[in-house]
Order: sequence, then structure tokens, then C-alpha cells
Amino acid sequence: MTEDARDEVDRLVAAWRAERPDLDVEPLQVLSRVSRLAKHLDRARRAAFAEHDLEPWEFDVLTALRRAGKPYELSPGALLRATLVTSGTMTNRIDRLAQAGLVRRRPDPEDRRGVLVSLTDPGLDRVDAAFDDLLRRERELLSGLGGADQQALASLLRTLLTPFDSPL
Amino acid sequence: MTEDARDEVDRLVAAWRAERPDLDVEPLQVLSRVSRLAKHLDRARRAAFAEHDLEPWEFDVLTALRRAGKPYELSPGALLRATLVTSGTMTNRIDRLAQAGLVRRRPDPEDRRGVLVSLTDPGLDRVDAAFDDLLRRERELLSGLGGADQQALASLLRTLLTPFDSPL
DNA sequence: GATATATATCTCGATGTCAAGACAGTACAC
DNA sequence: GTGTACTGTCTTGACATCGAGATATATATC
Repeated sequence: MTEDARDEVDRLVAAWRAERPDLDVEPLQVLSRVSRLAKHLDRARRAAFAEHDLEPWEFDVLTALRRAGKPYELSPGALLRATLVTSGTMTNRIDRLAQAGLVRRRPDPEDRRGVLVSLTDPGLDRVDAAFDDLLRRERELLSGLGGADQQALASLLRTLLTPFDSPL
Repeated sequence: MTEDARDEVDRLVAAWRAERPDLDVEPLQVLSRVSRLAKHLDRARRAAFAEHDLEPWEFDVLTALRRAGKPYELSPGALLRATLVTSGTMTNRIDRLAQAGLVRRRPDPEDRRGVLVSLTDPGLDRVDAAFDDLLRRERELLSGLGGADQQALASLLRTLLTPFDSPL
């Protein structure tokens, strides 16, 4: 009976054990924490980007272009695969980013169905500054763990993620 | 140089190192994986609930009531704290759940501003069945890790979450 | 006991997302 | 080269969420 309740999930699990003693709720110890942490992380991201007048969705698209390297150009299809959103969403995002002057659209010279989206100079500056800020905050978030623990955590999470990433 | 790229995040980190060698992007090893895993988990949840004709948001509210124990009744305020949504969202959710016959609303006899929301019998049955299914799928998701690894992972995640849960 | 502040819930408008489908262009087989 | 299936992008309509504000009630202060 290790029911110290050191975080919300400990309380959650204790409540389930009291109400449904027939069930094995151990999986929640990991997965509920993953969900909750992701929610808190979203808020931290939002706060970091707000300093640079960027929405999280804007940052997601701009970083995908930034990581691509010069000339910072990808197709909408590549962008939606990188960001895991649907095509309708991506069209909408590119429209608004173009209107904000952060990206540019041009026809793909090799495929007349296609379009290429590239970062403008202001887009590049904004995304670099926001990424700096994000990393600073993420480091803060992780400050409770030593380097070895962080590596252990990363490794365990990778094991869970691998089945999703490889068999595609 | 451990750049094996065993999952998407390894590739992501490698791309950043190539483009921004000046930055320490280690935090992404943990936090990008948390975000991505949460996204996959959302899909698994959606699939589990669909079998029982429930949306994820419906499940969230119903389980909060279920965990409260008999008489499975909470105020909208307690529900929104349990589910981390805003009050406008919770009003909307309760409206729809009540219309579906899964919960009931009644005035709080002790506070005339207040309302109490309780599970109906069909609501109780549905949430119990869906929770069973969810746990089955979560166990599957975690099957790549042994019991000791799961505990280690849970413990590391708890360390990261504690600052969010306690000082509120 | 009057006033100010806080709490509980709901209303409403704006927004970002998804899913399905439309449309143009490409690739491959025969 | 013609037909068929596939790919890439955009359009549209429905929907859940948020955030700000409205209303009613409760609590604290003086």
C-alpha cells in the first residue's frame, strides 16, 4: 500500500482503487502522467511564444521549415506530415502565416499540382528567437531531474514511441 | 555522437543540431516525446471510447463523477477543476451529457448559486465499460516495458509533475 | 446591516480543428 | 497514348474549445 499521493495522479489512482478494486489501474501511473504533463507543457509553450507574438500552431509550422535548412522551403504535404494535422488545417495555417508575412507561397516548378512554402526573413528571425525562449523554459521544467535521470526518461519514452514511428 | 535516429524525435533532434549547433536541444529528448506520446494516446483513447459511443470529453466528465463514489455527484466547479477545462466548456458538456441521458442536473440545496451533477444508471454502465476497454488498450501500449521500467518511468514523470500539482 | 469582494454558473462570439469531398495534375499499365 | 488509380492542395460545414462578461448568490469588513 504505497498511497502517499504525491501528485494528482497518485490521488487519481487511489480513487480508482477505492471505487473499482477489481481493476488493475497501474497503466494510469504512466499514461495519465504523460497526458497531464503534455497539457502543462502546452501552457508553457504558449507562454513562451506569446513573448514573440506567435501562436503555438504558427511556431509548429515555422520550426518545421526552419529545421529543413536552407532554403527553408517545404511543400504543404511535407508540413502536414511534420506537424500531424490535416490538409485543411494546413491550408488555413499557411494562409494566415503568409498574410502575416512570415512565409511565402510559390508554385512548385517540378509539379504543377504542388506548392512550395518558404520562410521569409522576418519568419526566420521570429522562429529562432522563440525557439531560444522555448528551450530556456523547457530546461526549467526539467530542472528537477539530473542529467542521468533525463536520459533514462528519454530512453524509456523512446521505447514507447518506437512502435508508432517505425512501422509507418 | 549517438545519432542512431531510432524514433522521430531522434531525427528531430539531429535536424536541430545540424541547423542550430549553437543550442543545447537536450530538453527535446524528453519533452517532445511527452507531447508526441500524448497525441498517440489521445487517438487510442478515442478508439476505445468509440466502441461505447462516447467522445473523449464525455468520458472525462463521466469518470470524474464515477471516481467521486456514491452518489456519483459533483458540482460543475469541481468537474472543471478535475478536467482542466473552462467554465463555458463545462456548461456545454453538461448540457449535452444531460441531453444524452448520461447525467442529471439538480439545484444544490446548500448553495442557491450552485448546481449538482450526478451520473444516471446508463451513465454509470457506459463509463465502467469504456474504462475497462481503455485500460486494456493502455496495457497494450505499455507492453514494451517491463514492470520495473514502468515503475521507473512513472516515478520520473511524477517528479516533473509534482511542482504543478502541489503549489496550487 | 451596508458595502465590497469573491464565488458559482451560464451566455455568447470568435477561433482553430477535423472530415469529407472537389479538383487538378501525375504515374503507371497495357 | 488512353484509362485508371494515385497524389497534392484547397473548399466547405460542423463542432468543441476558449475567454470575456453577465447574473445571482454568498461571505467578509467595517
